Amino acid sequence: MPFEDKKKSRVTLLDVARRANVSRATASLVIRKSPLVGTETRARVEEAMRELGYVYNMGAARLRAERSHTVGVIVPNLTNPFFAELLSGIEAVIDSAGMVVILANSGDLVERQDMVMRRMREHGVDGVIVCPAAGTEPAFLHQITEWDLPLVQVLRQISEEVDYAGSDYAAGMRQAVDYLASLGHRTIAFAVHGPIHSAYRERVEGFCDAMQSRGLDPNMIVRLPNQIGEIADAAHLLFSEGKQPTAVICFNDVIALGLSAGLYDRGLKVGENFSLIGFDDVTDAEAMRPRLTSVSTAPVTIGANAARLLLDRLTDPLRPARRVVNETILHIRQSCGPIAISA
Amino acid sequence: MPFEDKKKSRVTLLDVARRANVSRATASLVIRKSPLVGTETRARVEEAMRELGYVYNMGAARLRAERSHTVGVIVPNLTNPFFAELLSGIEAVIDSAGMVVILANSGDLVERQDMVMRRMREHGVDGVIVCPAAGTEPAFLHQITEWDLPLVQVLRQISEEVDYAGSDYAAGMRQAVDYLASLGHRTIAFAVHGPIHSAYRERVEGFCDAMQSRGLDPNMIVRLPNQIGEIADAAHLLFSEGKQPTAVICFNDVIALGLSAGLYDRGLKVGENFSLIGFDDVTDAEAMRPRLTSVSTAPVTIGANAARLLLDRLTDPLRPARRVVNETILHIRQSCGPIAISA
DNA sequence: CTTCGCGTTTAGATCGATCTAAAAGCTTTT
DNA sequence: AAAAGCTTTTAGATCGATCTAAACGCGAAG
Repeated sequence: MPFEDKKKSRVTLLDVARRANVSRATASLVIRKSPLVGTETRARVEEAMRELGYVYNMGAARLRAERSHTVGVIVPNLTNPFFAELLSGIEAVIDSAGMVVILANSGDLVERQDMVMRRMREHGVDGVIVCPAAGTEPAFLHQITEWDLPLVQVLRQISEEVDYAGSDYAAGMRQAVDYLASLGHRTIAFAVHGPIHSAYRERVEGFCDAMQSRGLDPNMIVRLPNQIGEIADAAHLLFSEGKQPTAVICFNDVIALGLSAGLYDRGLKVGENFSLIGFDDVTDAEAMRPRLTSVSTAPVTIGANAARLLLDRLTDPLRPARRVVNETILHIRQSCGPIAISA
Repeated sequence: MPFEDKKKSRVTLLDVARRANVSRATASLVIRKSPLVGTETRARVEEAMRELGYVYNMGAARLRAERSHTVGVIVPNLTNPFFAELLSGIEAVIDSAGMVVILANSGDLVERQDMVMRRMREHGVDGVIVCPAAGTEPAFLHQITEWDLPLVQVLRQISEEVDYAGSDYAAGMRQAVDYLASLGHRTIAFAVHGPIHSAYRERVEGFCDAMQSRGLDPNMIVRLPNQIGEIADAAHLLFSEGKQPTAVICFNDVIALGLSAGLYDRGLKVGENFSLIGFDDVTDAEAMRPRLTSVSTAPVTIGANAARLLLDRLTDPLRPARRVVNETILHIRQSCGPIAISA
């Protein structure tokens, strides 16, 4: 560390300029790596910056240049590992573009979502990636674009006119149904929970379509508690009203984990006399016993896609809205088996 | 939405002032809720703000006022649900203080940590909460405080002279060892993985101390792979070199989940003829079968504590460093049992 | 009538960068 | 030698708020 003036206030571009015997303007060109400035001068300025321990003041720059190098990210729930992975994918891409992520949690509540969106505007983010809270109106998103704030919706699609990154949930459901059908299952339940939003509806519709196109009854949709600890004890709901499913597809891996436990408690052997398919394929799937067969939606990839969509839109705000929907992959492990002959 | 000038550039405080027939200065006092301004005037200004759809420009304010209402958070790994919960606790407290979180991922690499810390400084954060990457030198943290940047270390303690929020890992280990000992276990392994840092050392030392103070051999420390999928297949390492532990304490719940599967694969019945204790007590613990007994470190609480420490320091930068160490709780479920008589 | 005090309002400088348009150097033409 | 054409550098205005110190209006005190 070379000698610095600690007691004095922060060192500014003007200080650097003086030390290097150039003007403020020239120094500014150097930091921004403009090709205009001469090689020798550039070296002198960079040397001065190092000597003085200069740090760029983004805030001042943003005021003039109208770019904050900042991206807002709004998610409905941070504690869910799925969103954590999503966030990780977003952060990686945004970071490598030299920008930073401003994070906010909407708690899946539209009022809080309004709040944090206002805050993001005040902080002057260059754009926003939002997983819209359940119940979000298209008007909310249109409002944002009318503010000229670049926007990407992720995971949940509210408006056709706004960029979207997600996964092909319906196709994923079809993969799950097809796989179970190929094993001989004909009575298949669908276990759901959580708030109702587009991703929810896509999965439900995907399930129903896939079942119907095979002539199977799509009406065994069972709603389970949201709390992970309560799911296991609700496993009996699968068999209420005299239904006898031989397999269940889960809305996500959290449910699959809970039901796996609940079915075990009831003496059923998952993968032998009962089949279970998860959705999302989070890291735990591999560590469960039996290993969970799950439809992989690759949250990190979705996050990265969303971030790239936003970066593209930043460079061209007028480009028409795009959808980036990545393919799901059925990851077959051990939690499904052929239908038991006896049943 | 009242009539706005969409095509024109953003509406500024001066516009508001003009509309309300006051000066820029008065309008400024109104937004900042100063008691100086008259009731009637305040109402008129607020009305004008509403009519024009004014949004506060934090960037401009920060430049003058030297406060950005922004807090940097640096974590080593976002995909780990433990850090996601930690982040959630931080975000909630920071948000309710009217500030926002700027997020960065160090990937547990000191070079990247340097990078992102620089970026945070450039963005003018008011303070930083950092879970230091493995191998972080105390000098790194001291450097930050010399920059007059309020700082809190979370989960991992590098320097005594900097605020710290964490959990009493050593006490947690003692709880685990005591519990197993009370069930009659005498040969207890400790399964670890991951990078070496203060939290790692605290747990190892806590384990060794607790074992020794009961006259038990503390040398059965077994290192497992970092990848969750590989942990199960490494369960045999517990029994290498002819050792015959009857119980294992895990460094975290990720290992516990993996080992639970691996032990199952080897035909051992966890909770009956083998005992398993996790550490952290993440949400999955409840959903495992058998339900995982785990030492709860309450990541959300730690995060909230860290955020509060930072807010306190923001208001009083000279206050001496504090440590907020929250108590662990042994959450007893089903994965431990009395030592098998036959053994 | 002037002075003082008090609550309210304001003009003008300021924060630290960027941007524009023009100037200063330098070489090459005419 | 002057003009033209480069490349490189610069002065000064500017972004939108905050801060300081002074002014203003008005009733009470001297």
